[in-house]
Amino acid sequence: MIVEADPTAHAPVSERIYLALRQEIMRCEIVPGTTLDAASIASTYEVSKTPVRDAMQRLAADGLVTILPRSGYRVAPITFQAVHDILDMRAAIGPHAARQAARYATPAEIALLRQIVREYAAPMDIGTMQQVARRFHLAIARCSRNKRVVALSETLFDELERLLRFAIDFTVKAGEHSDEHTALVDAIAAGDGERAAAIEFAHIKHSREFLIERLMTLGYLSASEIQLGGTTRSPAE
Amino acid sequence: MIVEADPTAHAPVSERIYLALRQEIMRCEIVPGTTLDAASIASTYEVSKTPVRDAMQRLAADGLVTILPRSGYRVAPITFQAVHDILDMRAAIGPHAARQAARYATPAEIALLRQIVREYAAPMDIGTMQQVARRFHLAIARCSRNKRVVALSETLFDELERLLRFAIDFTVKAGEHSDEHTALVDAIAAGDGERAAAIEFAHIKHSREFLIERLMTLGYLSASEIQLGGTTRSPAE
DNA sequence: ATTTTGCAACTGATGCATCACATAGAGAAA
DNA sequence: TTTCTCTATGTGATGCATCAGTTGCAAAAT
Repeated sequence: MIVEADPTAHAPVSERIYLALRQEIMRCEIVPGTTLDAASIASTYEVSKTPVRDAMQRLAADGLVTILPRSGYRVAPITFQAVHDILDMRAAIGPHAARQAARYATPAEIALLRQIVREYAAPMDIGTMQQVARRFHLAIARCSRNKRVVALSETLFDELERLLRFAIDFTVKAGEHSDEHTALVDAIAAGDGERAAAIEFAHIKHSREFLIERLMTLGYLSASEIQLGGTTRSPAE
Repeated sequence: MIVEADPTAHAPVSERIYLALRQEIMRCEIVPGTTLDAASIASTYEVSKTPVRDAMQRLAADGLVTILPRSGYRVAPITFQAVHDILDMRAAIGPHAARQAARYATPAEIALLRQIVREYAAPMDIGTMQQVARRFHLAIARCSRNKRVVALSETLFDELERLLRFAIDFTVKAGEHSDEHTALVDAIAAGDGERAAAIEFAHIKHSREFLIERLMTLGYLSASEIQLGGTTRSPAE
């Protein structure tokens, strides 16, 4: 029997479609609010509609697309409500993760955190800084010993990255958050959960205000409930 | 083919299957750790395997079933890790929701909360008390003005209810938490977010300790990572 | 006569069913 | 114990029915 060494043998096709679509949506290569065509996606990736359907179910569970029954799949538009919800959810999860990390973190994990913090010293663009920040906060989440917190943090960071890509061109120079992060790791290392939670809360509050202000100055957010990338906004092509 | 006047005609079949399976899993009518047979489920509900697959994808996204590729669907076993994660997640979300509720709650919403608290006065079994508590905390979550918090709280309550059904026979007499709830509503009404968050945190901590102790005394949880309803435990038939 | 409104038919896509295949896991045999 | 086979089950492909959105025509009102 001929068994070829297929690297994708253990990965279902639906997984491939899911990851591909997820990446496209995350990077805003698909304009928020666009209605997707399952058949064309299937033909593009040279698969049938079935794995596309599975991928859509998963994307809908992630909140990245909304399924309109018998009508179509629509990538989630960026609304003021969504921005508020994501940042507010981070404000709930982040401090709690920091607090738990102060309880459970091992010396090895603390060392990892310090190593990530040191990476902030090097100059970098905001894109890689976002990646470093992601790794930093996810490392803290892992210290919380709660898999759900880790998973939720991952999706929140993904969606936050999507917001940033949509709203901000990556030429903005990176701010200096290294001090905040050092203080946070110190609090975790000292086992001071309340201080760690407070620092994380303030950190998220700062980034929240930064992002909101940035969005408003760019004109993407006006008074209250302006919908971004929805039907009221045509693709800027 | 005879097409009868189906009242659920406008609801997708996969939705029906999803809700049915979800309810069965929640009520522990399906023993945790059981491997599901998609074909038999399809024949039971007189549908094909396709909507069953969609339902499985959604249930997997909810964390209620784990998909073993090319092998089977397994309803999530109840592990110590799962219990910890759910209760810890509640400890993260609940106080935050209470804090935000103190900021945003309208007089009408506070009146609703007080009405729900009054329902605690009547004697009730632990099952209906759980339902009242669910409505109470979800009402607070809705005051937070964060749809994600509401959705997450719903799933957490669902899974918590599943744990309770699994571990506790419902003859346990209801505790008296009415005073705690009254104090919580008062704090929200007064706009004291920190006090509301502290009360909610303590409340969740109490219920967490109660549930953990209950599980351990019943022998479901031993030292640390005993898996409930998994492969190590055969269905009690 | 023109415009507007309402209905009906058409088109296109989604969702479900059926079929085909590959794989994992169990069981038997060596 | 190891390996091979067989069965059962998930996974992907395809065809078809159903439904939503649209367009065009007709009729009525101005």
